[in-house]
Amino acid sequence: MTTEERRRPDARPRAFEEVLARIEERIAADGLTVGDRLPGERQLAEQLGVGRSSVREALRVLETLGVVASQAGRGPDAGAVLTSRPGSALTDLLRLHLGLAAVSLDEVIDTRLMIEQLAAARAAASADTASTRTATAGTATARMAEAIAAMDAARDPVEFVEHDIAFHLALAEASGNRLTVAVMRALRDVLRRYAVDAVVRLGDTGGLQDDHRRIHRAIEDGDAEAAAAAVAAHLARAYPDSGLPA
Amino acid sequence: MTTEERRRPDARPRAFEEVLARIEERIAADGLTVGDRLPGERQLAEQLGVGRSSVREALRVLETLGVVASQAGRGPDAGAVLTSRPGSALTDLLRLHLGLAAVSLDEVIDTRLMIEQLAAARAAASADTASTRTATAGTATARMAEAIAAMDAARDPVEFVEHDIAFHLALAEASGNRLTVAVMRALRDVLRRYAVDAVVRLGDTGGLQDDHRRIHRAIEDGDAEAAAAAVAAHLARAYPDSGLPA
DNA sequence: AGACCAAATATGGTCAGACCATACATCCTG
DNA sequence: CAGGATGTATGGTCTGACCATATTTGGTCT
Repeated sequence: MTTEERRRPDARPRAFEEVLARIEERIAADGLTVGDRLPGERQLAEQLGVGRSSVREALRVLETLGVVASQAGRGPDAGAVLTSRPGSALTDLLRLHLGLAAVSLDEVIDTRLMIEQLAAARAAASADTASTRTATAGTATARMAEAIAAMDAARDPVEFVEHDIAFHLALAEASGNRLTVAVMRALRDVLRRYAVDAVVRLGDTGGLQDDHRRIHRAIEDGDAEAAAAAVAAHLARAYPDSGLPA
Repeated sequence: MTTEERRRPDARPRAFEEVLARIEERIAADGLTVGDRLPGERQLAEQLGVGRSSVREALRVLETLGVVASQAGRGPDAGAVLTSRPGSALTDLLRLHLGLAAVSLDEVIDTRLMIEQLAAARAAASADTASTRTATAGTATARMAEAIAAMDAARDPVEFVEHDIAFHLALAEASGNRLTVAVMRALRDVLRRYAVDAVVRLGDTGGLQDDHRRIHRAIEDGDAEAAAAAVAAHLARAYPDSGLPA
């Protein structure tokens, strides 16, 4: 089990890794934040004493991680700008490792279950304590209701799944945790294709909609246990072949 | 809220993105898996009709996502080899977005709570159903006990936290879900520094160890509710200033 | 035959320079 | 003052060269 760390155990750092470290230092030291610009590639290369290609590799890494976005041209929006889009990185990560069979579909679905169960339970609990909450939960349940209506009106599985994703994303957002929402979004992005298959296989979306209404009602009623149970039942119905517990 | 997707909305794909897509296609089409090698950079460049620098940027992205590892030299282990190490990607992702204040420490701790609570509850439930389980749960509780003993013997906060991480990782592994474990590992990697601070601030590790023993016992007793509650109490003690619910 | 050492070679790592594409900035003209 | 032509900063890409590393190959000595 411990065959890890076989590659590049020590080895002196590559130029682009040094660049990466320096940029991260600079972000922390200068208190840079979303919207701020990094120096141009040529300027960075000169400042750090490396070739421009090494700078570009470092920027590519940061772009992959959703931390910078590059834009050619001139003006205030050009160059490498700090952003914060962890979503696509998470999605790419999941999709690729799924493709390598290093993560199974069951595990993805299972992780989704964990997050969604707890998010539903929390949403129910916070509905209980009235509107002291930041209203996040309130608008979330409203969006869930909208999504249910949209699913009723959907004319094909693809459209249905789009609104289904919106429903479950709203559920995750009730947690008020951006990190959890980002993970949830990545999970759903990767599952989109399989969700469409599942809807086609089921043929009828009535059962799924019953589940959705049950989840929504449990949250509004402030019944955490029922909400969690409804989520579990829903996923078991949508993915009957996965090795979900219970 | 919808200022997203402002950058590169259409634009023709960059060369390295094309390379990325082709490599991913090839992985799927040829059924490549962990351990297989990709063609050399020069060869890929020629095959795909792009410059070597574009190939290198694509490989850098894949390396960032933990999908390939490159090694210079000659022989079966040289070149770009497919791997599956989502861990460092998740850690880098979290650390950088935390640095940009796009994710808060509270959210990281809160996500950890969600995962760990459910993992503990499941571990307890599977302990109940005897040894029909794949023994994952069994060895996990054993490793938890070892970690508790090691924490008792720890001589400084850094050492204590190392074993604390081992304890909580073992807990996550009881879920049998590699994806969850990878996320948990990233969360703990990022939290390491703050965990040491927390231990120093508390001064005494007795309370934390009481919590650990309570969690361990609840799992062995098969009491899912008690296990989840013990996890929540433990995190509330370790991070009293975070906005954890309850 | 075997052991050891030296050269060849394949592979990634890095740099320099050139040129293209893009999009704003600037300036000139009517 | 409006509008178009030109300038320029910025990322995107390619080529070619050279370095660093590690295995393979082959020769030489014992």
